[in-house]
Amino acid sequence: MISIKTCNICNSNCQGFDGVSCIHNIPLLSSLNNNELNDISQGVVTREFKKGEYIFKTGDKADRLYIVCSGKMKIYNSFADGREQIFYIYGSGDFIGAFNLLKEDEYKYNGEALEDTVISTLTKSKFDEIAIKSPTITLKILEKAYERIRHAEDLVDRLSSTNANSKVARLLLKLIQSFGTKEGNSIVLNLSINREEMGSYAGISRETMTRKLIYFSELGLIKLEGNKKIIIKNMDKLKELL
Amino acid sequence: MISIKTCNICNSNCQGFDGVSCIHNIPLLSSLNNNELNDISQGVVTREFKKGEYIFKTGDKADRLYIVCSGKMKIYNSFADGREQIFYIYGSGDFIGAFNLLKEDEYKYNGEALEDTVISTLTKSKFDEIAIKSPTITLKILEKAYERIRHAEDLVDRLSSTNANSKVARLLLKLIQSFGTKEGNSIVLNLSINREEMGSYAGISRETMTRKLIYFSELGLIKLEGNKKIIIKNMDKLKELL
DNA sequence: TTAAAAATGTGACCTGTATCACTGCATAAA
DNA sequence: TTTATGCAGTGATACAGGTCACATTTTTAA
Repeated sequence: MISIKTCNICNSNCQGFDGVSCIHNIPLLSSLNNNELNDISQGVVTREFKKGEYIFKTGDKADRLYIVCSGKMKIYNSFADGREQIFYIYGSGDFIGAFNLLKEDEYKYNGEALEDTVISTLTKSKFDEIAIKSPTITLKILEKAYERIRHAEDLVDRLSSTNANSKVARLLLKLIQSFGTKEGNSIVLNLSINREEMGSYAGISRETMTRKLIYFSELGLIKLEGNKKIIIKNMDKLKELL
Repeated sequence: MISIKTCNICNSNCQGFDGVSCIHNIPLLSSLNNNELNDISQGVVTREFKKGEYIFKTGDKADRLYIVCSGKMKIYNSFADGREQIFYIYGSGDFIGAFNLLKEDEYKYNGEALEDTVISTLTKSKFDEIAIKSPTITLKILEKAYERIRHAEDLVDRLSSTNANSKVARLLLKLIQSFGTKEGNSIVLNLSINREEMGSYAGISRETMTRKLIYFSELGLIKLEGNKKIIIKNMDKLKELL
């Protein structure tokens, strides 16, 4: 289901969606002047992707830049045997495809909505052209590139851990860092991924993830509330498992 | 053993080492004008690190930028149990520590010379100051950041492979891509790492690496010549193992 | 509200690879 | 040359976690 609407916040031709993704609200582009914004907005398309819908697939030509306006998506690799390896989970403000300025490339992994997600896409050639002339944007992209390197290295840390306990502990800490919220004394994780996906983000099977989470909650490190909520009870002991 | 000499190529105060690392020869800095080069050269120290010598360690303050002039080094993480995970192998022209422009940080992993290696270091604050004003340098850094993301993602691909065969095949292809040379019809790998390090770059043990390499050579995919040379006999079949 | 589908939990089993312990080889030092 | 030291090869063994099969619970759709 594709839904393209004219933005109802600004009065320019920004191709926003329900106001959420008006390009004047995209942090990456906030330093541009009106001329540049107008120029870019010609190539902007904003739409909602339903949970489970592909945003792009491995091998797709990377000629569009994706900016997450709301919701969450995962970037992952599919194996022949059906397994998958999640690389990144992106939320509001994150963008994909801006690091290869002026370089042709294709997406190496799949992008898929984890929940109903609004995404703006812009023509990469147009974006590149403007970005390369704007030191502010270049620096912002570099800043994000650095974050992404760190993120990928974190994933390597997780995958190279000796045992499943350590992988799960590392995953939880990563998720806390990215999506954790404070509720009173404790830290709460409201997950948008299921056990299978947690496993594939940590490099273990669904079953092992289930067992380890139960084990952690028996140890009093966490408390499981339903399938989509984890309350962290003992951060220090969790860190000891690394 | 520290050896600092004045560059014998250029006549400026560039702090080069045996001429090899004269900062006028560093690709990253090639777009700077003479004023900027002179400015940066104040903070340049070039020295040789002997094989096995640490260049930096986990936790070291990242207040210097490292540029490899000649030789090879590895970036790796040490585990409590003595195992290590290699992240990157860098050679001539590669640099470390330039991605976090104007941001304080510390090195997350160890850097160690794989062979006798000449390295120039420059004061990061001075470099940042100049780099951030030079769009050409910023773009060069971004380009390298993109490579590094790809590199880290490659490593994830390797580590997330199902079985050891696939890990070894991926490692070989990676090494070919980075360091492979053509000799006649076949592609040759002159390694600067031992079996243990190959294992730690692929996410398997030394023994498994040994066994798999022998297995591959029995299959006729490769030919082992001593411990530091591998000749690729059948690239296509190697790729099939992914 | 009910039916169907998807996600999770759980026991039993199996297997690939880590680990250990040792031998042989090659390179460097004495 | 001989001796020492580190690296590589190899067989035996153990076990963590993958895989399978099915029960149970939760979510979604009808």
